Amino acid sequence: MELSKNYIPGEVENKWYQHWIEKGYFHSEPNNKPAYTVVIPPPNVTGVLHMGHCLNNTIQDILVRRARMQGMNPCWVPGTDHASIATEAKVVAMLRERGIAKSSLSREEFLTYAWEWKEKYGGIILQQLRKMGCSLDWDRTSFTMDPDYYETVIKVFVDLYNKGKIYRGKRMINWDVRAKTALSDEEVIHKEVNGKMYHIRYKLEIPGEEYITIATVRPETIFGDTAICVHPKDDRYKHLVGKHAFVPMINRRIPIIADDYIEMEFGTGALKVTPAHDINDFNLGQKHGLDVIETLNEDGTMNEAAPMYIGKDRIEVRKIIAADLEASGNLVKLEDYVNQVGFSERTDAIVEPRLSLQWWVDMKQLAGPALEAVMSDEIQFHPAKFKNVYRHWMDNIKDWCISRQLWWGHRIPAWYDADGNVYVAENEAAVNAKYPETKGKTLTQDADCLDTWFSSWLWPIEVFKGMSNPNNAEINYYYPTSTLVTAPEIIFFWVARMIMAGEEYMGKIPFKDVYFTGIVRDKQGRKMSKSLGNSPDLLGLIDQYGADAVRFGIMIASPAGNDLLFDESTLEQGRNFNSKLWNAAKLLKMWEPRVSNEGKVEQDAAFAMDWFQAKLSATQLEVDSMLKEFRLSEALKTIYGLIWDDYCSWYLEWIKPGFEQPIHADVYNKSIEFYDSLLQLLHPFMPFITEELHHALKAQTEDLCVKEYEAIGKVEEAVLNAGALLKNVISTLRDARNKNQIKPKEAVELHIQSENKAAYQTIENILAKQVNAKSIAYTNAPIGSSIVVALEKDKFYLVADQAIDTASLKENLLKDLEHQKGFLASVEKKLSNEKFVQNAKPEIIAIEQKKKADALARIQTIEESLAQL
RNA sequence: GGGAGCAUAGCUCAGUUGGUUCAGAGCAUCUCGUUUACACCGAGAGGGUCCGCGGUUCGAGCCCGUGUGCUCCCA
Repeated sequence: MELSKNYIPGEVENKWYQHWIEKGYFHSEPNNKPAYTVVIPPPNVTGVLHMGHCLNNTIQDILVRRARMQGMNPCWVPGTDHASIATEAKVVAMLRERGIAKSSLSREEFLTYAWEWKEKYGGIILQQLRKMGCSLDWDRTSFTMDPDYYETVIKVFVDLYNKGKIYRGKRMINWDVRAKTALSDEEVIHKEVNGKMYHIRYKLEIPGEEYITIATVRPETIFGDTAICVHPKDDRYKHLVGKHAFVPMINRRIPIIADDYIEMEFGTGALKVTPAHDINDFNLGQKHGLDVIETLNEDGTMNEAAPMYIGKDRIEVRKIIAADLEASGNLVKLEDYVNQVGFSERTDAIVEPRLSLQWWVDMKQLAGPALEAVMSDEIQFHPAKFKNVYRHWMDNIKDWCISRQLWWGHRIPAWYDADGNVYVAENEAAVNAKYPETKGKTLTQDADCLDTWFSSWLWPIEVFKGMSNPNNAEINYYYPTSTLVTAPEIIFFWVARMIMAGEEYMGKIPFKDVYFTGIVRDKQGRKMSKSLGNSPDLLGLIDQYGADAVRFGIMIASPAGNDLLFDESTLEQGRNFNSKLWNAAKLLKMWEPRVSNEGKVEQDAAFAMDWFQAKLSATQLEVDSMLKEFRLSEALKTIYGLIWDDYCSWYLEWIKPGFEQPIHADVYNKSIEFYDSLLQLLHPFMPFITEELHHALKAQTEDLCVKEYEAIGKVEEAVLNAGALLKNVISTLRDARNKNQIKPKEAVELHIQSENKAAYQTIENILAKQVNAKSIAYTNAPIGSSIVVALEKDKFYLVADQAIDTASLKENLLKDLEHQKGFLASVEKKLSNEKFVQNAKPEIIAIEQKKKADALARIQTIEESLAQL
């Protein structure tokens, strides 16, 4: 097979992906091999591929492909999440464009549109993952609203309700005024916002004392005030506790209470208490038995509690109320103030704390085993620092608000009778069976849907139908899954809850390792976002550089556990690496016609092969241990260096035959074999080009994709060291040539003065080729008018045609000498320190003594060389 | 306000139990080079007060304290 001049990724990628699919390599069925199971973090059904997905899925594919080549039975399950709020918002927007208002539709009509939308636009992202080479088992594609999945979610709700772990209650929730739905705490994004601090005075019901002044950033909430609170030890206000004041503008009488929750230094030290609109105030109100007065409608406008502002938006009111307060003389002052404001993750609306009747999961009971699983390392987090974050959250866990005022999702299986009694069961018939008193009554189902995460927390179980068809062969084989790869942002949303669901319903953890990827940022460290426009078009990049180069670029820049600063230059590096791989293969193929069986393998080539074998084995071991520790980026760097430097720059040059000379068959075959091992090592990272070259090198019976790794050979340390010495000699001599401005083309005479002559004789040809020596001789005495190079105990003399720059030579030697003497001095100082000799471990002392001996020998060599100049 | 983490070359990062010549890698930079795989290349070089201060130790990039700066999470 002839190789084209350059590597063209596009064709190759399509060809091989197609081939792999046709062969069914990505499909898994339970068998007698060990399972390696990965479930994809299901992207939103509305999603399109972005850099975060690219990183995340590349990592998963690396792990999965490696497992496949290790002879395991990998199963990587794809799928999508119905993403209730995000999808409903898209559908509502689509309907609006068509001139249809959601409010004009029945639930069923709306859902018909939603499903249509899902079928048409949903899951684009799954197509895009194919472009990246992801080896997903497409036959297992799942969706969180598949019929069995839907049923399971409902079943879980009913089960938790029956166990008393789900309840309905009026509580303070985060209200999204735009989507008109409750949000969980995790769906609220806190941002710093420049606002004002309003100092407002309340008239006191005490003769002689006129006002008390409070400070607030939300003056529009004064209509919901039911108390003013001060610190019990605050001398300024002590005498007011138990008295009353009047809310400005409406003159409602409210008590002044004391609680040590108050920070005396903050604001004026007096806090207005609005239990209906602030969680802390709510708690304070509960404690002190205060009234709760709601002032907002569900769309964020003011209600009757604020008579002069009815129907106006609360943000609008905040602006105008200052003037009104000022007019009535109640505004004391205004100051600039930066505070944290909660925004809806989905609609970006300012979230309002609001009292509301919602469904909740009691998390305290579920958290126990889930915390234990991680703290005991039954589930390992990578990097482990996230254990702390996890523990902190689990220790302070709050109940989970799971109802959403949406239609797209799993409808809550609760029915109400005319009197408002609640009945929970899978369906109306089940309700009738379970609660005989409901027979004949008209029941209405709860209109709300469940939080998206209430379905995703079952993902590792239900993709194998572990709940809808318990104990089936697949769930027993694939569960618990092996590794979860996800973003740290959803450690609470998803990871923690999957662990809870796993413990609750399988009695087992859902996965053994969790690898948290970093966040993809741009070069300047900014998070990638649509609004900043700093998110590159991934498919465009794949077109431009090739999928392998993109995978390489994103992985090489992605240190374990850290954020990734995305820069296109690493993609270029990836593309260049493609070229390097391609060209090395071209070189090997060029030799193919010149392969000869005659004679024996020359000793130089034999040395090179022994050395590379040792280097390869050593690196394979290194990569193995790095991957076990999920240090993927380092593993890739190591492989990159092995291929580019050790194989291409050193090994191939060492065995390269002279111009139009034959190459011994043993050497050629071994080189091909080495190269194939390198391709195999690299394959999980760059699947396409490696598969292509694997087949281009020679006729293969097996695709690389499914070729199992062979056992790693023994590492011959001595050979490894001999290779390192050779590289060192070559580099040093090349440096000497460079420094003495010997033209690359000019061949020199090389004289070697060494006690270890035999070692150099074996590799004479390599040495001559690599330092461009026309002759190599051995000597016991210095060679006159030559460039002297000292390396460890050996000396090298280069004889060139041109005059030698003795001065610079001398300078270099003197510099080296000085360094060696300084080093010797420090070693001697250490060795003469009695405390060191007494306390240090014997092996450390032996090392120091060897250092001393080496330094002395080295100094002698340098001094001898200097004497000759 | 509470918690976690980070600070090593121009940039992005390794550096394991404190002890090999330990101060490293890749990229970037500079010099030289177009010898039939590759200029998307080759050969070589320069570049760091390991954030500041104090401590423990025979010995600290690594351990402890403290200061400064930055990031993230939670409220």
